[in-house]
Amino acid sequence: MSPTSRPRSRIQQRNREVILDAALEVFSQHGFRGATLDQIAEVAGLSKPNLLYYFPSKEAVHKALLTGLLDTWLDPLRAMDPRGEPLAEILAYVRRKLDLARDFPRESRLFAGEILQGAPRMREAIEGDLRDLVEEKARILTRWMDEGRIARVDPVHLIFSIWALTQHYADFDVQVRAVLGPGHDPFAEAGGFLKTLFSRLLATDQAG
Amino acid sequence: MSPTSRPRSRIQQRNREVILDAALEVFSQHGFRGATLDQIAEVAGLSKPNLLYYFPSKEAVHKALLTGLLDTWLDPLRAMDPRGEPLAEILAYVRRKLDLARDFPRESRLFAGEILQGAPRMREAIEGDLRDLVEEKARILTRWMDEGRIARVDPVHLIFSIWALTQHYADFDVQVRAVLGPGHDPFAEAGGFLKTLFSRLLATDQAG
DNA sequence: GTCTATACTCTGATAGAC
DNA sequence: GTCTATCAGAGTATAGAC
Repeated sequence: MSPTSRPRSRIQQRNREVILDAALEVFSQHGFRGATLDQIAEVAGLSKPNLLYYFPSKEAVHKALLTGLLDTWLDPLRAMDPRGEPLAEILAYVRRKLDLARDFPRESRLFAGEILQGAPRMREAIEGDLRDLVEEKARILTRWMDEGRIARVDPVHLIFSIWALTQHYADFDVQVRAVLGPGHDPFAEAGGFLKTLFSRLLATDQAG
Repeated sequence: MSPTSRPRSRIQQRNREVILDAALEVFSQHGFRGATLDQIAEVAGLSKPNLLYYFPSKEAVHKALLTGLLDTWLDPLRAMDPRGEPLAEILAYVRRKLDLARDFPRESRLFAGEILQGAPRMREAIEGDLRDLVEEKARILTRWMDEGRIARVDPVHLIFSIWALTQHYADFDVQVRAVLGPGHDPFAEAGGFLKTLFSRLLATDQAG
């Protein structure tokens, strides 16, 4: 039974997980080309040939890592409920996205690095699933604006702004911490700041 | 006369520029470790040994590229005038930063990649110049808030939000374009969106 | 399933002719 | 100043023993 076909033994399952975790560590820090199998094998505590027993190539490890990541990454947006109270739904989405960035910074950086490099290994996913989901949720946001339940603003750029602001704290972590200095909890402060920002942006009792 | 000491001949000056431009292209797309001298030399239209005649090592090329980049990158913030009208000054800063992202996307991505990877070659600069400048400008923002000329919000996170939102359009360009689809001008739309966002965030006639 | 040994390619850098 | 030739080391991947 080849290791890439199911079912897998406990030890195979376990080793695949160990390898993927190590690969996440290395790929997120150096990008695809900058990462080496030597490094991944060392972090995983395996020999390089043994690593290549579980995955046929470097490319395959990277692909396995990305597969499913986009899904996880979009879950918070998927969960935005058209039947909920608009502002509360949006703030809850921001909260979930920020929690994701805080709890899975390596995943966030892997994703960011991939996009930064032109998304050579994610193109179709981005132009397919991602685009479709944004379109669907943008329609919901537009309806809420039409109904006067939140202030009017470009719905797609609203979603972009949520992505940009939440991921900034994971992806630019070292810069954020360097500027804030010690004794700060960036994600806690971000939570309060972003709640204020989106509340004011979307409040219906705008002066202008 | 060594090529790394001044003065340089016209041809030396010219070749250094060609190399640095090629290096920007390659480093911004693959990161430091993922970039190769072969690639840089090819883009520059030079042989690899010739490239290494102008710069002693790969590291030196990268360093030359980063040196000065941070300065350029911080210029828009530096130009925020404490004697100006607060909201106009902040919106003008957002505008300048967005223009920079639009006109120098490769520089933006080079910078982003470096931070993403833990800023191994920019640590001191970030903890020094960058931090000092942010502190200085945060004091100005705080004073404006104390005087009731803009709404109160964490000034450092306000600066973070400007960085995050403007750079998002350069760094995640492929994602932005994939989601928007053809027939859009991301930076033009971002200009309007961000003006609205920061105007509402900082308006003094808040309801709450 | 895991290891040692190794094939073969790429990469950063140098030597030396012109 | 620029080139060809080349080196040592690192890189991906495979063969084959155990």
